[in-house]
Amino acid sequence: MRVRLEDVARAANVSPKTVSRVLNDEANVTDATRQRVRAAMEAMDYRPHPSARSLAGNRSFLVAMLYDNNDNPSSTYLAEIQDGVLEACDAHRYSMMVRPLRMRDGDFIRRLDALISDHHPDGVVLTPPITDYAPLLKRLRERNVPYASVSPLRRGKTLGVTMDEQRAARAIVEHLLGLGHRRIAHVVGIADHGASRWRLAGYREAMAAAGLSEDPALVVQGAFTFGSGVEAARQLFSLAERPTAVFAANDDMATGVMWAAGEYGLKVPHDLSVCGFDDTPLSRQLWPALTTVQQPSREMGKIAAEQLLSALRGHGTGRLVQIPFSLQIRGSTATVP
Amino acid sequence: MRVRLEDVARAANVSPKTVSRVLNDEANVTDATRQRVRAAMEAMDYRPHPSARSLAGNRSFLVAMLYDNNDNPSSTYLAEIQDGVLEACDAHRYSMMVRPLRMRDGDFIRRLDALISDHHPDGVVLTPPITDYAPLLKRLRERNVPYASVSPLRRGKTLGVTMDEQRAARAIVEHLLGLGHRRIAHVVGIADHGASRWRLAGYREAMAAAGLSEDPALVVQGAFTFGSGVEAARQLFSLAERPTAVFAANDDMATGVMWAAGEYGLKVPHDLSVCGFDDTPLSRQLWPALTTVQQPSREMGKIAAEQLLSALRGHGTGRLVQIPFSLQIRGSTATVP
DNA sequence: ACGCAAATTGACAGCGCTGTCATTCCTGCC
DNA sequence: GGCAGGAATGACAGCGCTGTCAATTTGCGT
Repeated sequence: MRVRLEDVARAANVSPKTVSRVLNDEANVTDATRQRVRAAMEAMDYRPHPSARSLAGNRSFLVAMLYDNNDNPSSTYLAEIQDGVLEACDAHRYSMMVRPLRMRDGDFIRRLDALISDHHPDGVVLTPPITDYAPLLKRLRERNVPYASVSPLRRGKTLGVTMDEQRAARAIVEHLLGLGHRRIAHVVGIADHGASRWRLAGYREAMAAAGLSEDPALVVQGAFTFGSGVEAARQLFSLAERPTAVFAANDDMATGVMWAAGEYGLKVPHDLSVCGFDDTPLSRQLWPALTTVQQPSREMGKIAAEQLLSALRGHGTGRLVQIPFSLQIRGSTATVP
Repeated sequence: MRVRLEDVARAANVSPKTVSRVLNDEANVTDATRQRVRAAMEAMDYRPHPSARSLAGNRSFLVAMLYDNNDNPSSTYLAEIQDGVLEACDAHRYSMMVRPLRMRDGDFIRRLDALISDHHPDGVVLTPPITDYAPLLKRLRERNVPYASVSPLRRGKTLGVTMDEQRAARAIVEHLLGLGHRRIAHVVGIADHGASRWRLAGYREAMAAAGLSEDPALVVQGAFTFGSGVEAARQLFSLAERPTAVFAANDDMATGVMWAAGEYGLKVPHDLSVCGFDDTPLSRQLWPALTTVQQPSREMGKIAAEQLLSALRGHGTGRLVQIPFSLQIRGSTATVP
């Protein structure tokens, strides 16, 4: 039969309430007692019953991860974040549930309400691009559900994690400038994603700092997909004056650019330098391997969840952590032809 | 305040137990009563408290989806299955949790035990490649946890869903044969995955049926990744007598083959026909678009979960559903040069 | 109309834990 | 040494639901 808290209490010769206190790391238990109880738990391999805890304590020990699988910034990215969030939840003995929620659907808020009413998550983790969807944030606040975000657009007092994407984008464009490139194109991501804005801003900043005025023909709209990268590149390669380097706002599009380069008989990096953003596994598998910005998605998911949890447990309050990026200079970029 | 079952009971003028019966679709409630209770639930927007149900009823309304994120058959694939499983769980008002579990790790079983003891899932959904890991299945049976599998290797009395991958592979190779190809190469997936075996078997079957004896040089090992496709293709293209068509065991590797074709100056499909398997989003974005086999992963996840749930609820017992495949003939295959 | 079995409904305890508040045990200090 | 005041511990009810079993109603044959 199942070992219950009461059994542990009897074994440790204390009241059930004291075992509960130890279980929940509450104050006012002497070290000696705490040790004794811990030992008993250990010895009996005690596992608290989550439903009982949740029913009695009016908390669910549940974190929900929300994502938009429609405007999907690549399933690899989400899968990595999910792994990170899960790792953090596990470590704190919370459980996690995932929740696709389509921002464009009319019943977004209704579904959110259903999630909250049905499962009572203690908190939620928001992933791009729904980190800044105002009606969502409003409802979460109204219903008093704490949240943490991965790469939120607005950096107010939100909890979560960010990377300085603009500075990273600037750095990678400066890398291209350093190789002598001047006609550097940029393939932009989906318009209203923060990622697209920051990366574009970083591109512009670097170009301006180098004293280059922006050529609108060199800034092409993409949609974060391989296919959109191919199309953007075809557009660029048809230009009278072709770029010598392309900075795509993510690796998938950069891969598309490299693909299109093949179609046009352009050798990368000899005739064309290409770089991306994200450092997806794909980027290392290409040949030549892609110069890109490493974005540690898994780590970011983990940190966001940790900030949320630390806010939930009242240990400190959680904050917006900024994590460093690193440039991955690989074979796809070289000096200007 | 929260609406409880008791409140509904009062509104419908019945006992709480009767409301409970309606909630759980139990027998022995007159239609009139059932209607009345349903109406009251609806009117009050009643949401049963999962923890209370679970505590009193000794079931968790929880399905765990297990996957191996180490030997990962592409995150897109898993993400789609996950979406399907989630959809089915939602429809039946079950909740779902995801659980990465590394088959190669020594503490696989320990982690599985922890999952079961900590969360008491009512059932689990197994995804490749851990659908046939014997110690796992053994432990699940020992601990009396029902499971359903997506594409299990062994088709005994397992619940779940499969596709006739061998026949699909055979069909796609026959498509190539029909185009006049005779030197058809195959890039194999990770050795012990069922998917690799079936697709290889289908390839062999088709070749044999066409009266072609196997040329070992045309069967190259890959690992389901883009990069492994590139390498396999390079190997094939260096052959004295090159293949005129390549069937890769999945789309990622097929994309790698197309990439390598570019390196070798081979135009697809004019100089080389390429086809894959899975019909990932990528396959439609390529140019030319990839001829492949449509594998409806999302649907498969959904069906597997439905079989599990129907077994759990005793409505029928659940079975191993075989779903049809369909060939997606697109631009990457053409008549032999 | 009456009796009986089957169908329907309800009363009540209790799932395993935590919140509240009462009780006991310390400490330090006059 | 005695006492105030805080720290540690415990008693007990109850979170919202379902299992068990008893009570009531219904349908049906005579």
